[in-house]
Amino acid sequence: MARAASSKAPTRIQREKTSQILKAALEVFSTYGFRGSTIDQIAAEAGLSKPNLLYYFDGKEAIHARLLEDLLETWLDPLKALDASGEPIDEIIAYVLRKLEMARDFPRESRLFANEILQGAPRIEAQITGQLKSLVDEKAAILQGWIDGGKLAAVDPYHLIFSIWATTQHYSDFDFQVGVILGPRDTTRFEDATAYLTRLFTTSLRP
Amino acid sequence: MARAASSKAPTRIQREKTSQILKAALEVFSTYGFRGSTIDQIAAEAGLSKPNLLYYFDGKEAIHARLLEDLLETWLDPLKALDASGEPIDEIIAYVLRKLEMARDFPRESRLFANEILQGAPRIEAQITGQLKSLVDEKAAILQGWIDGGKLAAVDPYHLIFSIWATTQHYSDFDFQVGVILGPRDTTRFEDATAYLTRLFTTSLRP
DNA sequence: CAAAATTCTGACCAAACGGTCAAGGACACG
DNA sequence: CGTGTCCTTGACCGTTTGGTCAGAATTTTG
Repeated sequence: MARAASSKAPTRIQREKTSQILKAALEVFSTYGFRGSTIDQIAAEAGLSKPNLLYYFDGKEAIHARLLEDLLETWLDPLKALDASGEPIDEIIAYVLRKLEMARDFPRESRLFANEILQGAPRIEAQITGQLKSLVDEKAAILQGWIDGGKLAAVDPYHLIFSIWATTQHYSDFDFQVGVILGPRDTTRFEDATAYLTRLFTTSLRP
Repeated sequence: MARAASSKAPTRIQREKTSQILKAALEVFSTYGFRGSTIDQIAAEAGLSKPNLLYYFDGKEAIHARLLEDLLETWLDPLKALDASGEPIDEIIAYVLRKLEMARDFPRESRLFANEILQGAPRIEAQITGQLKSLVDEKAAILQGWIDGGKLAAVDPYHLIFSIWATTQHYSDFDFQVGVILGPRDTTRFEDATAYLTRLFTTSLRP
């Protein structure tokens, strides 16, 4: 175990350095993937020597695991906010916009996630089958309730959720491709996406 | 240069072995990404020794480059088939369905692509900025023509294309997540996706 | 301010990796 | 069926990578 990870309260230096390391690791892992990243790279990015970094974390896997752990909360929040007592289509559009904001403001987090899922989620499987699945099932039931009440078009709730994830995360995960294809138009990427996706889901979800 | 890559016509063994290697490499690269894959892994998957594999290809990069080259054609075909003289919404839906079929039938190819773009397309940049961008610009102009002619709702053509890519490729790129969340329902994944996406785009694109 | 605890570093190690090479074995063809 | 070409392999090499360790430097604390 990393020597600094004792049961005692963390010191000032421990707090500062672990946060520096996690920030650097997010940058590196999200860009190069787990196997494509090296401890030296992360240490350099964090402005530390490799042994110094390993004083705070048990190893490469431990840093990565910690990042994914911290990330999941942030990641699930927008969906958690979907409220059964709200106006169905407004609630869904609000969810789409929250996800789109996350794609804009936390692209590294999105890519870290994408990298992991793409390769079969070898280091995050438990969290997918656990928390994520439960939450999705819960919210899909709300959507189904709205459909049954005639307040929402009869679409498959799961595929609706997939399409929201896919269309919003596309702007962070495939950032490079989007940038190349939009070219000079790219200055209004997120405004245009907001307008397009709002229309896409509004029109198709009206009962 | 790989000794086998002479200017002469390839022998029977050369044809067989290179195809074996490419098949194995696609499997490995699409699962673990470029840096996450090793030559030994690919050689084992292909049933060859490492030096034997390197007799046919100049190295890891060369195999990967060859795969991406071969892939691009397949990848662009569905969009190429979008026909300016067809019925707008029918043409678009047909494109969506072709892309969905590709997600079902060539998930490895899709993931190979996704892995590459996700990490900033370090080994495929030229092809994105070249062929892909040209084709998209060309087809976006067709979509814009349809919009100007009042045959299609006034949506941003580029973002429409992004949403088609995102929603269809989601089923191959995020296969693991989709499988976990659908659970036992997963037996009808592609039928359900077909119905959902057909509705999504049909309703939102009507003028 | 001195002892104790914490933080940091250079030197080092074993394993994994991409790649080479000389030489032996298999194959095609006259 | 022999000879020249093509194919295959075990042994090997330099580099990169994840990780360790003893001890030096620094910070905290009584």
